Amino acid sequence: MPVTLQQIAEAAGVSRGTVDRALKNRGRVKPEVADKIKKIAEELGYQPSLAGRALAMARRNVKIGVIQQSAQTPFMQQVYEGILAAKQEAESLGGNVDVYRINGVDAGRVLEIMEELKDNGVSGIALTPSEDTMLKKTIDTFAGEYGIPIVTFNSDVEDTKRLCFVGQNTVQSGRTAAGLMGEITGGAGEVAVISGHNSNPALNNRIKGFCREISGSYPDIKLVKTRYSYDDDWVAAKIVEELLLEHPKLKGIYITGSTVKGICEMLHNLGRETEIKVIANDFLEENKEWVRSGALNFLIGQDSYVQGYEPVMILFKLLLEDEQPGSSDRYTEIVIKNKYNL
Amino acid sequence: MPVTLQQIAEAAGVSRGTVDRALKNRGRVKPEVADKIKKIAEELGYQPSLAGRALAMARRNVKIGVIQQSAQTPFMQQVYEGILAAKQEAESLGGNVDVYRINGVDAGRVLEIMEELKDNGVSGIALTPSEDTMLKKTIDTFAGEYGIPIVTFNSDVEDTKRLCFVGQNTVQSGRTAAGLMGEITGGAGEVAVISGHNSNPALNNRIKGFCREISGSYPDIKLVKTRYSYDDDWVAAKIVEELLLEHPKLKGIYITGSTVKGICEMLHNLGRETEIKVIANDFLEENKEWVRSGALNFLIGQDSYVQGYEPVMILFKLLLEDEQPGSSDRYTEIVIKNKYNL
DNA sequence: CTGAAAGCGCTTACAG
DNA sequence: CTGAAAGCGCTTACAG
Repeated sequence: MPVTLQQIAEAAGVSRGTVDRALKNRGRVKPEVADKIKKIAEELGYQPSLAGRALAMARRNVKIGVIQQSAQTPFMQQVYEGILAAKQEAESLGGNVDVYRINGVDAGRVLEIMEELKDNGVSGIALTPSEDTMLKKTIDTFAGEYGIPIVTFNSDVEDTKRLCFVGQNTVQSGRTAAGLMGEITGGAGEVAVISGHNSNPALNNRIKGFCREISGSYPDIKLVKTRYSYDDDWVAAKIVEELLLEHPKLKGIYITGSTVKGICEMLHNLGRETEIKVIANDFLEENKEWVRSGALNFLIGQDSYVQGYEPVMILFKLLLEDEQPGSSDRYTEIVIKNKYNL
Repeated sequence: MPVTLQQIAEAAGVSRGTVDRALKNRGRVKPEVADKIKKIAEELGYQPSLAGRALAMARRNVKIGVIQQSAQTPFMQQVYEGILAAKQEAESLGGNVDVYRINGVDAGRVLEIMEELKDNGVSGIALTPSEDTMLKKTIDTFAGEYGIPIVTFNSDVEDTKRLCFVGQNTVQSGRTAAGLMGEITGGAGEVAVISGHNSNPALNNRIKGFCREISGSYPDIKLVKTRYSYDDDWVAAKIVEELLLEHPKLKGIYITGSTVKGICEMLHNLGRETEIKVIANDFLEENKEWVRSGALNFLIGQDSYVQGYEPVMILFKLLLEDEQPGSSDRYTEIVIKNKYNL
C-alpha cells in the first residue's frame, strides 16, 4: 500500500496543501513544520503518485512541440514511430504533444514553427537542429529568456543552451565498425571508406572514429583514401568499380551513410560480394535485406525509436515531475546486427 | 486537447457511466445506444486517459506478485533492476508489486509463495520457472481455475497455460554466435564449445543453434567435441589446457555459460589469448572486463533489464487496461557487443 | 437499461 | 503561514 499525501498530512497534523508546499519547497510553510513534514515523508517512504499528479496537471495542459527535419527519409520515419509512442503516452497522462514534420532541411521553417509554438504557449520543444546561426541564437533565446527548454535529437548543435541531446555518438559508432572490420578481415589488407556528403558532420565523425581505430588497433590494415558518393547510388557504384580496379585485393568497405544499394549491387555484378567484407549503418528494411542476402556482413545502428521517444518523455517528465535529465548527452545504444539477430 | 468520456457522453446525450459500459462492452446498455456511443468515440478519436483510469483503479488495489529464482546470480541481479523499475512505475500508477527472491532453484518454495500470494488476493504473477511437474500443474491451476494470469520470464516452461514468456531465444543466440565465429575465424579451422551443465536446457539450445549454424554456413570449420565445465572455473581451465594439447591449432572457443574467467585466464597463461577467438554470453562486469582486455572478442547478451521490466508491465497493463500481450513469446533482443559499444 | 455520485491522489487558486 | 475546496478523467457500487 503506497503512502499518500493524505497520510503524511494526518501524521503531521496539517493539511494536504501544506504537505505539498513543504515537499516541493514552494515556500509559505513555517520552516520547522516543513522539516517535520519532510522527515515524516522520508520515514514513510513516500513516493508521489504519477497518476494523481498527471490528472491534476491535466488542467494546466502542458504542451510539448516536436519539430523533425528530413522527415521524409526512412530513418526519420523510424524516429517518428518513437515520437508517436511518446506522444501517445504523454497524452494519456494529460499532456499535449504537437508534432511538425519538415521534408528536407529548412532552418527557416523551424524558426517559424518555434515562434508559432511559443505563441500557443508551448512549455518545451524537441527538435532536430541544423547548422544555422539564427537557429542557434533562437534556441538560446527560448531556453534562456523565454524559459522554454529545448531538447535536440538526432543531431546536436554545439555551444547552445539546449537542455540535452539524444542521439548517437557517431565517433564511437565508427570505432565500433573498425573493431568489427579488424576482426573479420583478420586484421590485414586494404580497406576503403565510402561516405555520403563530405560536409555531413555525422558521417565525418564516423570516418574519424573508424580510421583512428583502424590505425591504432590494426596496424596491418591499409586504409585506402575515403571516397564520397554524395548520396547517389550511381556515383557509389562507380566508386566501387574504380576502387576495385585500383585495389584489386580490397578486403573491406565501410559505408558511413546511404548508397548501400549502389555499392552492394556493383559488388554483386563484379562477383565480389562474398569475398569483400562490407559494414554499413542503420536498420532500414533495404539494408537488412542486404544483410540477409550476405552482401552486407554487419549493420551498425542507432536506436531510432529511442531518438524519437526519449526527447518527448524527457520534456514531459521535466514539466510534470521537475525531473531533470541525468546528463546533457543521451547517447543511444550502438547496436550491432548480423544475419542472425536482425 | 484529448477527448474525454464526458465529451462523448454529452455528444451522445447520455451519462459517463453509460459511455463507459458501452465502450467496455460491459453490457447493460441498449445495443442501439451502445453502437451510437462507439461511433461517436471513434469519430472523436477517443483515447482513454491512463492517469484517470489508474487513479480510479487504485481503489481496487491491483496486486502483482513476482517470484525470482537463482536471485543470487549476477545476471539475475540485473534482471532485478528491471523488476524494480517496473514496480516503481506500476506503483506510481496505483498498482502494488510484491517481489520474492529465492537463492538457487527451489520449486517447492515457489509453490509456497504462489499459495501465499493467492491467499493475499494477487491478480497476476510473474515467475522464473524450473522444470518441475508440480510447478507446471500449479501454473495451470492458477491460470485456469483461479483466473490468475502467469507470465514466465528468463526461462519458459512448455505446455502450460502461462500467458506469455519473456526471455531470450537461446537457439537464435547460439546462431548469432556462430555467425560471428564464422566471420572472425575466416570461416575455417577448428572451433570448440565449452558449456556449463549438460542438463541446462538454455545452454543446450545455444549449443544446438551454434553447431547447426556452423555446420550449415561454414563447412570449412571443424567443430571439436563439446566439453562441460559444470560451471567450475578450475574444470574449465583444465578443459582449455587439454583442448589445446589435442588441438594445438584451435582457432576459436564459444562459451555458452559461465566460467569465462577460468577459460580466459588459462588462455592468457598459455599465451594464446590474442590468437584464439573467444565469444561468450552475458554482460556481467567481469565479462566486460575480459572484452576490454582483448581476451574476449565478442559478448552476446540477453536484455536482462527487459526480462525484469516487461513481465511486470505486461501483467499491469493486462490488469489495468485489459491489454493482451501481442504474442505469447516475447523474445528479448539479442545484443552483440565488442570493445567499442560495450 | 440508465444516471447520479463518490472517490482514487494530486495541484492550485482562494480565503483567511 | 495554513486550510478547505474544487477539479483533473476515470470506475464502480448503488438507486432507480
